[in-house]
Amino acid sequence: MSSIKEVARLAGVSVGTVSNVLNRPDMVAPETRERVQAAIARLGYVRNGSARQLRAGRSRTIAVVALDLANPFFIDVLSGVEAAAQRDKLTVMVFNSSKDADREARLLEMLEEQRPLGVLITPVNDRGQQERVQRLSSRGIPVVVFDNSSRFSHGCSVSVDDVLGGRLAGLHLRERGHRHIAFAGGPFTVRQVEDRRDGLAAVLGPDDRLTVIPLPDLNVATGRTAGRRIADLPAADRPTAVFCGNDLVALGVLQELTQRGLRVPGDVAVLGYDDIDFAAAAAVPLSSVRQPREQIGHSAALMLLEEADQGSAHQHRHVIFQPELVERTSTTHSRLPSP
Amino acid sequence: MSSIKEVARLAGVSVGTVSNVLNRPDMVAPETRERVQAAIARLGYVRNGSARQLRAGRSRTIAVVALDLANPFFIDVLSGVEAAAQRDKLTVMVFNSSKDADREARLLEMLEEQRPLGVLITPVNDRGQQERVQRLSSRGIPVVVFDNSSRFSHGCSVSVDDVLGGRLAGLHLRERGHRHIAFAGGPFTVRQVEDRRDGLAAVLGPDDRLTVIPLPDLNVATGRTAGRRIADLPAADRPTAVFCGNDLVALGVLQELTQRGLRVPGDVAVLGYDDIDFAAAAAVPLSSVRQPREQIGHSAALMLLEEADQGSAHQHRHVIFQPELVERTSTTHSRLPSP
DNA sequence: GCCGTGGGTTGAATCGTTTTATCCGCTGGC
DNA sequence: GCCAGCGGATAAAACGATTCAACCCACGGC
Repeated sequence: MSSIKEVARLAGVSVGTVSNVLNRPDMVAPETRERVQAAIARLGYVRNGSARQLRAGRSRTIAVVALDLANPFFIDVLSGVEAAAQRDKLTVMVFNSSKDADREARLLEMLEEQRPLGVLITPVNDRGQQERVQRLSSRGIPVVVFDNSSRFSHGCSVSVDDVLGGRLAGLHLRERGHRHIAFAGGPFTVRQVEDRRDGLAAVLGPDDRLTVIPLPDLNVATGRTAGRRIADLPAADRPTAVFCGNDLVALGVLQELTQRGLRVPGDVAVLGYDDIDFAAAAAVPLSSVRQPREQIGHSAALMLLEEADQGSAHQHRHVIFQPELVERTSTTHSRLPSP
Repeated sequence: MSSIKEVARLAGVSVGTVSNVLNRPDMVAPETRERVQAAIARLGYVRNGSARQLRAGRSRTIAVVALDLANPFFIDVLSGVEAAAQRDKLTVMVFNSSKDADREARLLEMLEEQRPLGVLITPVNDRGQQERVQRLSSRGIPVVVFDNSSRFSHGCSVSVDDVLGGRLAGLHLRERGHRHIAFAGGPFTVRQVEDRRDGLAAVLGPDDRLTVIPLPDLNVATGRTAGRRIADLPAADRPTAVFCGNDLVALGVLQELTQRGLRVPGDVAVLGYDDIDFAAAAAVPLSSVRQPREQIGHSAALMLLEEADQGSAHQHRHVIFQPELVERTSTTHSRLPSP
C-alpha cells in the first residue's frame, strides 16, 4: 500500500535517498540510513517489483517451461537449474506446457511480455516454436533449449545423445541374447523418441527382428496398452525384450506384463530410459538408460546466465551429454530358481 | 525493443488509441484499428508486462508455492489448479520451496514484491510463516493454504482430514488381523504426519501394539531406512504391517523389505498415503489412503479467484475433504500359493 | 580568502503503459 | 440557429521505482 514516497516523507529525505538505502546502503550516511530503515519498518514498506523492473529493464527470475512436470525426469532437471540459479540469487519459476503446443505458445507469448532474465525450455516440437523462441532471443531474452537433440540454431542447447542411448540399449539386449526386440514409444515426431529407436535399429544384426509399437505419448497409461499388445501376441511372435521410450512407459509395460502372467525378465525383458528414481523402486527393478538429469539442468542454466551476462558478444554453444546404461533386474535373467 | 510510442507514430495516432486497440478493440473505428494492427505487426511490438502491471496494479498470474515438486502428489494438485485457472485465462507459475523454510521465506518475500493475483501455498511449517503469509493477504494478495489441516485463520484453506485418513488405515489393517502395526513417517512437527499417526493410534485396541519409526523426511530414501529398520528386527518383535507417512516412504519400505527377503504382504503388509499413480505400479501394487488430489488444487484455486474478485467483502472459508482407502495387493494376503 | 575535493543529498527525467477528462466534428431535434 | 449527444480520437496525468547531473556544505591546502 505504501510507496517509496511515503517512506521518504516519513524519514524526511528524498525518494532518491530511500532508493539508495535500498540498493547501495553504503552510499548513504549511517544516521540517515537508520532513519530510513526505521521508516521502512514502520510502514511495512516493500518495493513494487513491477516499477522496479520497468525502470531497470531486466528481471531477476529465470523461467523454465517444462514439457511435462508429471515426468520426474523434469523435476530432476529442475533441481539442477535451481542449484545454478542460487549462485546469483535468482528465482526460478516453472511453467508446465503439458506437451500442449497451444499452451506452450501462450506461455511464450506471456513470457515475451514479462521479460524474464532468460528462458529454459524443452519445446513441444521442433518445428512450430522455432520462430517464437527466436523472437524471444531476438528481444534480448536468452533462450536455452534442453533435452532436445535438434540443433537449435538460434540459441544454446543442452542435449543428450539419444542415438547413442538407443545403441547402448540395443547392444545390452543383444548381449543378453535377445534377437527379437520391441520398441515401445512415440510419437516419432519427437526427435528424442525417433533417435532412440534409430539407435536401437542401428545395432541390430541382419537376422534380428524389430517390432515397433507406436504410442501416442510416453506415460504409464500408454505403456500399459503397449504391455497388453505384447502380452496378446502369440508366444512365437512375441519379442523377448522391450525397449521403452522412457521409464514411465516401461513401468506401464512392466505392470501389464506381470499382471498377465508373463515374467520379467524371464519371458520378456524390459528396458527403460531416463533412469528416474521410481525405476529402481519398480516391481522388478528396472534397467534403464540414464541421462545426467541434474547436470542437464545445471549446465543449461549456467549457459543461460553466461549469455545473459555477455549480451551480444555471446557465442551460442551446444552441449551434448552421453547417456549410460544402468543394469538392474529387469534385463538380467532372474537369479531366483524358476519354479 | 519498440514501445507503444513508436507504434503510435507509425500508425499516425496517439498512444491512447493504440492502447485502446490492444485492450478494447471495439471502441476504435475499424479503419484506424487496422492501421494500428498493421503497425504492431510491422514492428513486432509486444507490450511490456511490467509497465502494464505497474499501471493496472494487478497481475494475471497466480503463484503456487509447492512444498516438494518431487512428490507426484503436488503435480496432481497443480493440474487441478491449472484447470481452474484456465477458465479466466490466468497463468499459473510454480515455485518449489523444497521443504526449506528459508527458501520459502525468500519466495514469499519475492512474491510480496511481485504482487501476483493470488498465492496458493503449502507452508513448510505452521508456525513460522503465519505472519509472512498474513502480510501478503493484508496487502490485498489473497492466499489459500492447501493440504494443511491447520486452521489457517488469515485466509481460506483446503485440506484433507488426515486424522480420518489415519483411522481408515488403522481400521483396514486391524480388519486384516494385524495387531502390531508400525507407523513410518516424520517429522511430527508437520501436522499432516502427526494427524495420520494419531488417527491410526486412535483405533488401535488396548492390547494392540504400535511401533513408531520416526523419519526426518518423507521420501523414498528415508522409506528405505525404515524398511531396513523393520527387516532387522527379530521376527517376534516385527510389526506385521507398516502404515507409511506417504507413498514415497511406502515405496522405499516395500523395496527394502522385498530386497531383504521379506514378503509383502505375506510377512509384512505395507500401506501408503496419497495414492499417487506410481503406487499402483509398484513392485507389489500398493494399498493407499487416497486424497482427492486434483480436486484439492481445483477448489483451492476457485476459492482464490473468488477472493480476488470479491475483495474485502470476502469471507474466508475452510474446505475439508475426506480421504478414502484404496485396497491393492500390498495389504491383502497373497493369492499366490506360498512356496 | 579562494579553490578544489568529496561525501551526502536532492530533483527531475525516465521507463511504457492505462485511464480520464477533454476536444472535435457532425447529426438531429426543437 | 442553437444545443444535446455521440462516436472517435487525443493529451496529460498517473503508477512507483531508478539514476544522474547538479548542488550543498565543510574542510584543508595554498
